[in-house]
Amino acid sequence: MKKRLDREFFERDVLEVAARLPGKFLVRKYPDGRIEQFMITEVEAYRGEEDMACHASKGRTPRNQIMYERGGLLYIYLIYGIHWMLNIVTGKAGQPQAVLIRGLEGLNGPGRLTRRLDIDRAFLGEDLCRSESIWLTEGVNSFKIITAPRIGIDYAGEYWKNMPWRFFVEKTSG
DNA sequence: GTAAGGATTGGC
DNA sequence: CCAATCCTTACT
Repeated sequence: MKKRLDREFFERDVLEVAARLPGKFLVRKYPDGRIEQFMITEVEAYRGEEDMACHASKGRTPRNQIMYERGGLLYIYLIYGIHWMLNIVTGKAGQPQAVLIRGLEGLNGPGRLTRRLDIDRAFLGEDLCRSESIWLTEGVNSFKIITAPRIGIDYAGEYWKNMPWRFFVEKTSG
């Protein structure tokens, strides 16, 4: 198995982390010992209190406090009362940043992938650098990374809505 | 205590 | 296009 991504990787600025995530592998080990891994195909960066699309834009709350912790921890939240969102905290402690995992190979949609991987609130605060249930590893570098504006954040205003902070691997014909 | 809104999805 | 569905937050 490939080398697990370490603290140093996640403690960089969210834009650096997000740009490097497509092509990496997300590994999930279930309670029965079964292991699955998927290549990350699409992510979005949410960067600090100034980013009006970021959950930290209104300051620290009980919900987003994990975003202020050090990089490598998981930020999990429920959206529309239905879907669990899988986010990776990035940067040094005190910088509220996170990367939303929007797509895995063969699994499109942030809500659908968490359901498929059986990820919910129980993973809030899980440490990707130490967990025995979920972690990331080095991946493949053969993909071109495309950037585009983030999805579903009309409320954030034109400026933040247009930031090209979505990163995904170029579609392949096969 | 009440009310509004949402980093989505799936169905029409 | 539009509703489902319920937690978080911002009020009173």
